[in-house]
Amino acid sequence: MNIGEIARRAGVSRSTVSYALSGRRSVSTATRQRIQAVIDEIGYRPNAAARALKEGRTRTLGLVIPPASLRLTDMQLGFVASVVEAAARADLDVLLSPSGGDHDRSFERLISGRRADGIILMEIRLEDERVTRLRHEGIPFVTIGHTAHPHGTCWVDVDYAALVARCVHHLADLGHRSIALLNRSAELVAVGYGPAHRAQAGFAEAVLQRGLTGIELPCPDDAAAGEEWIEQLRDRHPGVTAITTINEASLPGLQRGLERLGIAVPRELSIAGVAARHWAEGFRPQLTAADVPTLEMGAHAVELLLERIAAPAGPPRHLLLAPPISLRDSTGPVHPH
Amino acid sequence: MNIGEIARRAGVSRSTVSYALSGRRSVSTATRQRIQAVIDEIGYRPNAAARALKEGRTRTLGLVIPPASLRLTDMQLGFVASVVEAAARADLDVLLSPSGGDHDRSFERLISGRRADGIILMEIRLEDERVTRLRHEGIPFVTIGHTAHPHGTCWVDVDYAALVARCVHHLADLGHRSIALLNRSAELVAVGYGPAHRAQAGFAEAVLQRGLTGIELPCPDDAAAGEEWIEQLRDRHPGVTAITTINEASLPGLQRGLERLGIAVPRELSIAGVAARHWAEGFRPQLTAADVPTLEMGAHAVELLLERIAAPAGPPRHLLLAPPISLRDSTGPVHPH
DNA sequence: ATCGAAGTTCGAATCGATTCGACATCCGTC
DNA sequence: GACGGATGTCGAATCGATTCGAACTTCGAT
Repeated sequence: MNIGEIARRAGVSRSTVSYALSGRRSVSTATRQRIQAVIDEIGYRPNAAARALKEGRTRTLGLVIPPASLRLTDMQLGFVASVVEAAARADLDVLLSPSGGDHDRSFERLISGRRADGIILMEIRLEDERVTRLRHEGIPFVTIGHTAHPHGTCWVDVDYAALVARCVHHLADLGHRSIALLNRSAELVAVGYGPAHRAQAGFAEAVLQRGLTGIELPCPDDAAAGEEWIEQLRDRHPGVTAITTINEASLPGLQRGLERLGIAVPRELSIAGVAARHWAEGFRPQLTAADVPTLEMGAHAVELLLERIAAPAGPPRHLLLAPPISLRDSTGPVHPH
Repeated sequence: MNIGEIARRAGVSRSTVSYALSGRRSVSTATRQRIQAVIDEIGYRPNAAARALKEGRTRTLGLVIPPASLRLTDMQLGFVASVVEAAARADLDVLLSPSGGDHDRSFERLISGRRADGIILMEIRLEDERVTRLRHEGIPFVTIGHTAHPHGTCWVDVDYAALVARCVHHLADLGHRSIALLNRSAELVAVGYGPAHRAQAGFAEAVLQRGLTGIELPCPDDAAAGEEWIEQLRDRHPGVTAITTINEASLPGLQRGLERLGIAVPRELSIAGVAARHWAEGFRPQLTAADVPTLEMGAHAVELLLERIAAPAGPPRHLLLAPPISLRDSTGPVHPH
């Protein structure tokens, strides 16, 4: 069903149908009603491709996700869901591109095929070729996470450095003098993954400020690794009385390990972390943590992107979120042995 | 950069550029190379909208996911990721539509705006208006999960009835006489969610066949609920010696509950379920379970859909997967008290 | 030398929408 | 009753690709 068919049945020209629908020129009430009746009867909707071709915009956002081979984390999933929902609220569709790097075919299609009006990138590295590429290409984009050179781009991110530092201060206030950071995996650190780096930095600085002993130990993003991690910590650094973590996926394993080793939380070991509320509340005892507002972040990313599409030349906006730490049951004063 | 610009720079007509790219007519080697050189230089790619308009196909698949308000399960996420990846392998893009029902605006756009060549539906109910709609609209589609009237449509599904039955038989073989089914939530059962219903059916039948006592208890899809569930089971049905489950999300809570109540697995209670390998192996002790092949299912769905797009009138194909049960450590012979 | 087939290229039509300029109609005003 | 300004409608151009028919070249066979 195309616009010509509607026009024919309503006995008007195609342009009149178009104007009746868009309201960009006045159409008499009688004509408009006749057209609407025909449309309702046969269920017409403008062809998206034709409209995109003429208007030069697709009413579609591109969302670049990590390839499926790397199991998506819970947080990444949250971003996808919230971006899609926020876009739907603005009557925009979302096109997914599972791309690791710059030369992925699907990424290329998205960019050079002009399939999206704007793009949201996830899993940003400190040096990210995709960012460079998009910038050069002149396509509006927003990143969830930010690179080492954040000023020229729009992004939304969690302030891992500040949050980890706050955790350290909180623990130090409770009297802990020797604290470990349960970081994301060593691979992620190696490839320059922002959150892992910034957690490291925030940790190091806070530990220095307070004159504490700080141990940073990376850990792969899964439960089994979390279980090993706590064993190793106990063996190699028995003096540690508190840990801070940004590694959600390791939490179930961490919990199992603690139970198996008979380490009481928070009596023998305090834990303060950064995690989605869902993870923090699922931990036993419930985790004192800064709640990462996953759903809001996706919505913010869409919001910034829409602004950027409307005004591509405007100054880039950033959002660095540092949600407050929710005190739950996993932190307490040091307990002498 | 459009095809006209390429043609101008290469000194040929637009049609020649098109033929050089598609290979649908022969183009002399000299000309082809000249065109290719220009394309490489300025990085041209055909405009997706223009191509879609002319060809009548978008090279895009639509994937309808549950709205973000309902937190997506791990398995659903797996489907999304695998569908996107399988589509990318076939050089197709995926458009996401977060739609609960038939009248969602985003669903409407997908259908009547002709934004996708074919559609994959997730979270199918026994009676699903979206299926009816798509069928009526004549758009190729495949469902992950199937309705109560499965013969006319293409789908991929896990044979929950058979798998739960197998679990029951396995447990019966080990001597268990009183078995509980830890089903998905009561709400899902109420809205006619297929897996929950079919698990129920398979359970009931197997229990009947073996002359066992069977108790079906639904449980919300989260950890906290799993913990409550096992408490209630112990209180109300103390004679149960084995459980079978299809509720992955409740597993962490189930485990905590078992530990807290001091119930030893498999000595006092055997567990056999249906779960992604990732969940089964994350359980302690590792779970005897039929491993749901999430990643393959997405790939199969794309495969069926591509077939359907190529031959819309062909007979609908179905895939009912019943992966073998992996024996791990959570099942054992009944142990007399 | 001529013919036909194969190879190569071009121009024009087409897909389905939006939008501009032009024209027709209607109304109130002087 | 002529004029100007809304108001309503239409035809044609346009977006960027693909594809059909036609024309032109080349070359081997007769």
